[in-house]
Amino acid sequence: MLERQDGPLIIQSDMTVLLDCEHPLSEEARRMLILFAELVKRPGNWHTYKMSSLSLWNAASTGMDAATVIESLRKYARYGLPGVLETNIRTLMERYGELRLELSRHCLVLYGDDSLLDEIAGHPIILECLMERGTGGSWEVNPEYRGQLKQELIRLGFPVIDLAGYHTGEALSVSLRPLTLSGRSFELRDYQRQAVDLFYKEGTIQGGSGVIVLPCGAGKTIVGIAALARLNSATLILTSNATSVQQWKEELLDKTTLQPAEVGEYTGSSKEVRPVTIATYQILTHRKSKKDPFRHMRLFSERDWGLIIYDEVHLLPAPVFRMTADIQATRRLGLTATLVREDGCEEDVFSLIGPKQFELQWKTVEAEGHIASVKCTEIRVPMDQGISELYHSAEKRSRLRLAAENPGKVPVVRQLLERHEGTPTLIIGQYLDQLHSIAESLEVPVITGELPQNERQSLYEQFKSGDVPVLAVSKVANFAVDLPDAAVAIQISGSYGSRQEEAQRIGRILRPKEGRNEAWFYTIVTDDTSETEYAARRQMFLLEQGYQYELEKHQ
DNA sequence: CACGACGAAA
DNA sequence: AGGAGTTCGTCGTG
Repeated sequence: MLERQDGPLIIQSDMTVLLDCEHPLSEEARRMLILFAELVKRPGNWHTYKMSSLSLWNAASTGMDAATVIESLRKYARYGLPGVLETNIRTLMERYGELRLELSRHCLVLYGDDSLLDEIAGHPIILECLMERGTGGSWEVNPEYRGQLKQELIRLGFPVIDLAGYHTGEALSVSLRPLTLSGRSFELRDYQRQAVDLFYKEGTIQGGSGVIVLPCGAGKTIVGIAALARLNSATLILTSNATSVQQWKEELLDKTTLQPAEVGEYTGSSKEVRPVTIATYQILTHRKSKKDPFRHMRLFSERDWGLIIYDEVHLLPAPVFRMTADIQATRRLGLTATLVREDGCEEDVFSLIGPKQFELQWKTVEAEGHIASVKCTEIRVPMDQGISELYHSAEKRSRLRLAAENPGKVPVVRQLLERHEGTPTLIIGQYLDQLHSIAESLEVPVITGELPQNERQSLYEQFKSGDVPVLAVSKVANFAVDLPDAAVAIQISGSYGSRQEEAQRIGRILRPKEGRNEAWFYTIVTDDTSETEYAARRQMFLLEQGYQYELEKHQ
């Protein structure tokens, strides 16, 4: 069974794959692996990837088949492939496509082998969505349950390809401007055009719903705008916060022929419903108290939308999924920098928004120079003498906080500031006490939630102009779209193991730089404490994207 | 009416 | 599990 002795991958029958990072072919193997597997652990130089049904189906949806997966694994395997695993991959991947939803004489019909239809109909919850059984492997579906059916089937392990099509929606004439309002020439980048092409091909039934994955700074908004301009229909754009609503609006007016009167903001302060309407997830899910109805969900039916754009689809809240299940005949475009959610609703994204249509690796965009090249370093510092005793006698819960707020981090930050003097730098932390004390000893201004908007704005300005070279920021930095770009980020603490947060924070320094296009990300953690474990989890997403963290130990 | 402050929600 | 932040709607004030 030993076919080859020198590959970087050890492939195990439980669908996990170990990648030897020391191996000369490890980078090549990693690039192949992430097309259909996810990074789950990274102890030292062995990274553990796992293939799941969802990661395999997402691969299948972008056109990959089981034979290709198996072939690529075999190519890099150290000890060959366990037979069970091959069968597993085949079985799972072949499921993608076994069930199809199609429109047949104005009826929604589920097609599949009769035996398979028998099997799924054994589940009462599925049976509820079905109507009349047809002949030759077909079963009529209650169109109201198009979403629920897909959602439940994927939970049972059966992905459905939805070819039932979409309604066109209210027509709206829009096109992209070759010259923006601000006078710059504007053209889609190749990958942006490619993404839109995959999302919507005129005259075909395929596409029209799905997710496009692009790194921060790679122009997700532009892809959304281009999709809108391609479809030429009324569009609802849902996004994560108020600043982002404004940004979408500015971009739409700047880069398309849409007039101000055609673009509406639906937020707390204004409730405009226009041919293109931009709303926050928050307003959709707002209610006075639990048990009250969601009063703003009717926005979904307020107009005949031909397209709904879900910006930052990894943040989409559960009630919006429920609503989305009911509008499966409307085209849906999800945009995100990561398919990873911290709440495990990836399956719902797949079944209700749609499968992944396009993904661009961060490293690829970096190689093309559209984002800065980031050097990541994890710095381990020992526990400060003063609090060491406190730490050891503390409850498990407060330990993490003590480790995170370790005063021993301060001199390290000071060193880093000296090393990068003259480069715009952000110090990012999770605890207000820690931020205030560190900012005080380094004589650096701090931005937290309690600082009024206008004062934030003025600090942003000074930071942008270079008058203030270093800024300490709290969680406000995670979503503040208007925070200027920096070249160095120093993370002194973060929230538990949030992979998303780490990605967001690195996103802060990704904008292309003059000259060598370099940026630096430092994360400072206290050695020999649980903080190192959380740090490891946080780094997972970026490791998956091909970033490497250098480890630096301080005594 | 425009605003700022406040509590609730997720 | 927990800390920080945002947003919405309401209510009071000028």
